Amino acid sequence: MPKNPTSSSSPLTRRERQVMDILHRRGESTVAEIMADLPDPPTYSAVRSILRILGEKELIEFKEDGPRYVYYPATSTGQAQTDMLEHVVRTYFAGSTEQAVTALLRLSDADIPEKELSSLRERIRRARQSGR
Amino acid sequence: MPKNPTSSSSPLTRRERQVMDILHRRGESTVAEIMADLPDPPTYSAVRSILRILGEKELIEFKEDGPRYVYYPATSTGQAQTDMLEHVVRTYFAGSTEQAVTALLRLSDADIPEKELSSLRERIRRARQSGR
DNA sequence: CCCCACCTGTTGAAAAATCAACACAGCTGA
DNA sequence: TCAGCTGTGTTGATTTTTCAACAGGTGGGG
Repeated sequence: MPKNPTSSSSPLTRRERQVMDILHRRGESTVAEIMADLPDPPTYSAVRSILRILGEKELIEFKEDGPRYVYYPATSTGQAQTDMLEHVVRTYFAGSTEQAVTALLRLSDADIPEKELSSLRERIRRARQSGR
Repeated sequence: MPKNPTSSSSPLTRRERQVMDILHRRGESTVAEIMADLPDPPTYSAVRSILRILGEKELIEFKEDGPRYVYYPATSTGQAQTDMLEHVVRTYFAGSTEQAVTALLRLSDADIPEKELSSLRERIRRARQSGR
């Protein structure tokens, strides 16, 4: 493998990121669907320009669905999830997975007993020490 | 409140996002530190241009530290964490917090007993139903 | 004291991203 | 059939972003 498409060496531009987000969220989309989901939607041609560039960067692929193209991310969803979570943990949670889990649980409004929570945190902490 | 600075109405450009990530990761930084952390670092002047724009968008603030400025995000860390997690869950996990938590735990290599895991998932699911 | 090193403020140029126009192909229904 | 709709391929203009140069201010060390 000559190069890593999801590497940080080539960060996405504003529009490129918006389109990738749409594709990840929807799984796959036609040009018209992407256009409809974009904020301040540009013309059909403009959207296709961005898709062409994303294709050249090998971040997306497409298949033919009857008369039109259907686009989807080139990387597996699982890989994208992992990459994104790692980035978020490192950037917003000082690398602490336990803090991220805690925030996520609070976000979900789930009512987790403090006892269970601390047990969880403890296990994460231990994993970090041994593994890594 | 006339407008929301972190709203999706004004998505960040490539460099702007890189700088914001650095500030969130470091908490606060001088221009020199930011420059050192940027990939393909541009000149000192260029970095300050970006900082000026981020300031105009009210996404960052700065304080004087002796002879120089120290920049930091205008929004609280907690708010930024929440915003980011919500975005990630919606975009990469189809809105499912439980899936996100599961992926995060797997990422941490923590060894959670299946029993405890399912109990966790159940509680999140229940919270989603009732609350929201 | 005065020079040097380091910082900020401002402006405009260079590069990149974003966008739209146009040309052409295939399909569909009157 | 063939006109119209919908799609893609390609190219070049416009806008935005990114960058660097220059001017000026301040503080510390010789």
